[in-house]
Amino acid sequence: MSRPLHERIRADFEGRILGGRLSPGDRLPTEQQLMQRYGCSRMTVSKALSALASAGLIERRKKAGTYVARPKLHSMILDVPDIGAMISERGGTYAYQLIAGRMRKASADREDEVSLAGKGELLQLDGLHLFNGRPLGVEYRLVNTLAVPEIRDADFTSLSPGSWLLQHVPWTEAETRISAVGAASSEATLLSVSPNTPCLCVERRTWRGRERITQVRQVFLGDAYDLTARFGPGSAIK
Amino acid sequence: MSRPLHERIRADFEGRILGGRLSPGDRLPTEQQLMQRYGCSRMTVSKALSALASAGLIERRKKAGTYVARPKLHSMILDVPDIGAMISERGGTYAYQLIAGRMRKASADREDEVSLAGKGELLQLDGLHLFNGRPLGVEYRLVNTLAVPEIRDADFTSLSPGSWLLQHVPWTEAETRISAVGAASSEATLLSVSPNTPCLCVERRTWRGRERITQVRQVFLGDAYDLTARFGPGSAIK
DNA sequence: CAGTGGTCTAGACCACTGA
DNA sequence: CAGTGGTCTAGACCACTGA
Repeated sequence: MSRPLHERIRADFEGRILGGRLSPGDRLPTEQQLMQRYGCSRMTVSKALSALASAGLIERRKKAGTYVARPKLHSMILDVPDIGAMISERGGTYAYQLIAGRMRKASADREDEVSLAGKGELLQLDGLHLFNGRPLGVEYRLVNTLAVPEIRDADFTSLSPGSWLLQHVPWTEAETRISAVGAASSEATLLSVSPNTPCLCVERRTWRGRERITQVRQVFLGDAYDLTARFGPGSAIK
Repeated sequence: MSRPLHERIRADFEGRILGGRLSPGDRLPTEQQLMQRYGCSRMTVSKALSALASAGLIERRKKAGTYVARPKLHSMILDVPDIGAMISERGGTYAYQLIAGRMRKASADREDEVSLAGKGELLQLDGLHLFNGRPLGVEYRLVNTLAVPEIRDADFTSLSPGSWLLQHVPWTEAETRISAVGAASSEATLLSVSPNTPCLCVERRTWRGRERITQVRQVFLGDAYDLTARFGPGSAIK
């Protein structure tokens, strides 16, 4: 019983809601009633209910009371695997192979490149992700060298720029777009498949505060790579 | 200034961290110091810092103090759009068209079907999602009729089972797998494209508590449908 | 062993809003 | 206008853990 009381109150109602003993729309007891039932102060009850409310399990309205919420299908948690770590878990070997790396200016007609580069130059790093020696995906990456000047000194011949960036430049925001594309002919050659083979395309842009750090486009073989997302209230999400 | 004080303290430090004025590893003032700085009680400070901690922006350790956390790339928020709503937003028209609907038993050799059906029968609903009258994707759905007996009375000729289920059977957990596939020949015919055209495949299974509700496989035209995911600390995620 | 955060109390005043 | 949740205070005791 060492678990805090507010945690136990929270878990209590979480269990009743998930188990269906409380259904969406049902009213929960008032804070006053819960104080009596659990023999505690109002702050403790409030902490438990606030946690449930921020997890989206309940809705609280003044005067009206507290009600079980209707789950909403608006967002889920997407696992963004570190490719190397994921492959290692499955007992395979992972490698990165640089295809082309160079400093260059942003293309004036590419708005995304211009806003990424700012007043500096871009580091372009194109490479291949390999799974057990076989190509898994192509990666096209651009890095804002004004934001990350020390990246000029790193050697990416066989080091994945994604891993390096994760360790050296913690970002605070990211946006990912996921789509299905057919392999372009150059990609098909690199991946040893026929052109137009279905591939999962992951495009990501990351920020540190308001500063753009990097953007990347990855094209993975559709039959070798996928993503999973989960949804669940509160602690069930883990 | 009607915003609560704990919100303002929270927003204050959130801004400093996102703006880079506080970096990962930096130490925040102690609760005692913050009480003095903001002229408030310790509970108010604690509420602000707890919110930042649960958003992953800071880490708190007894005796050692409170520190700015290093952002982790383990998960992002994935928007799971309601197809109809999404299309309406873009000013298009959405329609669902049933291809085949029938009651049947689970295939004994399909473990997922057996566990979904339990001791009852499955309702199979195959249909087409249409965008401005043109096929956008194929959907293959199975529903556990023991969990949702009232679904036998619904008419899905032109009503999307996904929308019906959302309104009638709020689920509490879901798991989604996203991959790229080539359109099978039957799918290619339905979608009016060539076989093996790259498509985004979304497979989802949902639960209410421990009870399986439905599972669905959706195959969308790759050039007409994509998903986005975002990551950001706390309120920035909205 | 002392500093720090984690939890909890027993009050208080207030804002909102549905009966 | 009365019930309900939102916020806040000024204390208290404790658990953890790094100096």
